[in-house]
Amino acid sequence: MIPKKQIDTPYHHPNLRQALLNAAVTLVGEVGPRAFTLREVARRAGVSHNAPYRHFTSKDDLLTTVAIEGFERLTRTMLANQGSTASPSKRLILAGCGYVEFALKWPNHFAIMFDSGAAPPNVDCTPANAGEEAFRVLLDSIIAAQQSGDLPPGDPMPHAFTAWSLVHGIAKLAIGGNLPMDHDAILNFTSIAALRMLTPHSDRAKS
Amino acid sequence: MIPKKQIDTPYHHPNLRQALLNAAVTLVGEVGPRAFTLREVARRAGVSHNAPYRHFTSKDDLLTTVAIEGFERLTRTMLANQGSTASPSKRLILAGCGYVEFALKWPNHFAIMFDSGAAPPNVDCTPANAGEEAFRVLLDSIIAAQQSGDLPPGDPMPHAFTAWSLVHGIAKLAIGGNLPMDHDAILNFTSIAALRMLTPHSDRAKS
DNA sequence: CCGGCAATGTTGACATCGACAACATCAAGC
DNA sequence: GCTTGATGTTGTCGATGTCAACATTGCCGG
Repeated sequence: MIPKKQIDTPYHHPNLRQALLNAAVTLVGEVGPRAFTLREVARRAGVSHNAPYRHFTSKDDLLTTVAIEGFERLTRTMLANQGSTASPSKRLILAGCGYVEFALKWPNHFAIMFDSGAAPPNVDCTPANAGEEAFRVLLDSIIAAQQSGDLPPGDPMPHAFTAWSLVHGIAKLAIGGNLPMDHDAILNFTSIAALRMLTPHSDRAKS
Repeated sequence: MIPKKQIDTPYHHPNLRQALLNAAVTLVGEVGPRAFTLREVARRAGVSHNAPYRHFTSKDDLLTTVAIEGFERLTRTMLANQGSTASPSKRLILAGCGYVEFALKWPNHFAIMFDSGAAPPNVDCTPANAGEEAFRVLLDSIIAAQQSGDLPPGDPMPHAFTAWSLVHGIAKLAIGGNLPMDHDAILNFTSIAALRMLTPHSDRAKS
């Protein structure tokens, strides 16, 4: 007699950690951070409710890892949105729009990344490091814009923080339904607002 | 024999609803939205774990009420920050700084208001209405700035959304520890960024 | 070839939580 | 003075996060 045990569910999962992460990302996207449940993740991965503890020290640990993956996706989205555009100021705007677009596309994931269901309070933790990578996309664009003369020279950090604050605020408010526009209008609004930020005290050509 | 029942805890609490609200606000401030517990609120109010259900339909209902109270406090903070300042542009900046100051002072309360532990998804729900009052402080300042010539005429809403996004982004990032400045520097940064936003395409006096 | 060992997965249990139901207590009005 | 509805309590249930104890497996040295 062939053993009754299901042949497709070996006792040791080939790559449980990754399967749990995938399930967690999907679940977060479906039900949001609040309804996110460690046991449901295990269920979806087809393992017992305690198996995740062999790969993550706690629920928060899993969520932190999910957040890190989110930052990587965010970085890729911004870079992809920039494409091969040459103009530094356009690149900055495109990065900002990519930021907002990512937030609108995966609002729950975005929430975990920032309104940290679980992020540690210290600044120099791992997810923050992953976030620095995304921040650097903005910062590099700003530096390039300064070198090209699109932005006045000087410390780029204030510009970067301003730009980040603006797109982050737009993203959060839009997700919360506080900006009464549709998806496209929000992206349009983002680029206009970012463009305004680019040309503050600089020379105005006409009028 | 005198009954053992404590004389200072009458069966019917004089104003349980308010007591629960106060306890909830305090608890949220102490432990944050995630660790917030309906039973702990009841404990602090000195009632059984089910008493809150006579005044709030659910945990989310209580949190929503807490959020509404937060919006009222936010509105008062912004107005108080404006004081009796006359200059419309200064009033706008002061309102924005008040917004950020409130967020920095009660980050957990702020989180419940926006990253709604509980807020309904629809836009026209009660906490959003309470939020409109706060939004109107910004909007009124912008309209006044337009009338005084500090801001170009036209639809004030885009200006209002931009200003809101900026201060909201600053607030959220600052709370998350993503802006490497102290409290005062953040407020300073806020007013500078808001001032930049005020003078976009308008006349530049020198250079 | 095999025997043990560390890694990985499972079952069981516990405290806590949100919510529901049934019961207790009180106040107000006929 | 009794009833009735509002308000507070106790009891309970299912679900959850986490710990402990146990089971299974792949691997490595003999």
